[in-house]
Amino acid sequence: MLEEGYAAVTVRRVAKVAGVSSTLLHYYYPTADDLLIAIYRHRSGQDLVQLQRALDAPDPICALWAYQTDSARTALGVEFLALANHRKAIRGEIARFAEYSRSLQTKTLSRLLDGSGVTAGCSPVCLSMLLTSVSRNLIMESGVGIASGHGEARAYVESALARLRRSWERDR
Amino acid sequence: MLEEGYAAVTVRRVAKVAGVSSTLLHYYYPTADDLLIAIYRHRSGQDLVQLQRALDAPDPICALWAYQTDSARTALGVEFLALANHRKAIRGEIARFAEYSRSLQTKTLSRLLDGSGVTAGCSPVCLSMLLTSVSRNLIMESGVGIASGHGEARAYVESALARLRRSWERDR
DNA sequence: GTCTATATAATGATAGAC
DNA sequence: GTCTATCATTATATAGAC
Repeated sequence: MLEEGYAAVTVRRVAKVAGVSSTLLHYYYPTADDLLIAIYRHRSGQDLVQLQRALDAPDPICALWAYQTDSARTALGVEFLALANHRKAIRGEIARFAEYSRSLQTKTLSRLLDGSGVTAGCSPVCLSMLLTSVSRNLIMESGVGIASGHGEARAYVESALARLRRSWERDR
Repeated sequence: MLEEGYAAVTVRRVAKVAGVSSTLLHYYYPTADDLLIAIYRHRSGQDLVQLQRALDAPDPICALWAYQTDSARTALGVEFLALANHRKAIRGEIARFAEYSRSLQTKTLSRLLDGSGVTAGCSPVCLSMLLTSVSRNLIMESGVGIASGHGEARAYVESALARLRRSWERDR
């Protein structure tokens, strides 16, 4: 999926990589959508573990940004988002996880920011949305060789997050 | 492409919609990639006209944001970006236009911001990159029914742009 | 459970008539 | 230029042997 896109992930090819016949996959996952949903559930379960670990880290803001800028994970996330955009059957699954992930991030950011005089300039859910936007676009564009503005955007986000972290540490 | 994704755009289906045989398309565009590149060039040419119009508007900042949040155009742009990510043959074409679009935006933003005491908090190319990121993620997520944080992010960006516009108008 | 064989449909691309 | 007919490949999915 990472190398050739979601459309290249077919029952036959997954079966071949797994070393089984395609009919066996159909036995466990009747349709191709069922297989893709199973793959997504497996991935998102792993992602959730890593996200929670980041949010529980001593420096959650920095850890969250590191989580979001992991290129393999984010590229896969974008791929599934594109898939969900055109496959109604798995849309709900992707939307549900994305909303849950955002709510987890929002909860932690709220705890960090609301408890003191720290202000991020925007609400916690807004901050989560903005960080996701920038990391996704960095990964999408990098994939095709677009680079202008990337260093600047990365530096801007990181300095804003550092400022946020400092004021949070000063306040507690 | 908008409704079913780039993978659903085949030579045969384009021919059917156009009311010609698929071999005629192969006559003009030998390979499927050639056809997709031609489609992209047609689209990006139109986009460029509209982008330039926005940058020449009385209020370029507001017009640029309107251009970027046009959902049909941005959704198509994301689709081509995903396509380019997995089709080496058309990658260069997409990257070239994206870089050019960003440079045009950067030039206009520089003119607005550098000429006076106005500071956006980040460099012009950074601002262009951030706006693109947010608008793309708004459109991608909306497509699958994700909405949390959208209202907040939109309001945040728009108030930041309004602040920028006011200080720019005050300075000139 | 796991396989081979197969039905059906769609793909990119080409040959060759006109 | 534009078409019909076709090749080779791949896709999802099912039937049925073991």
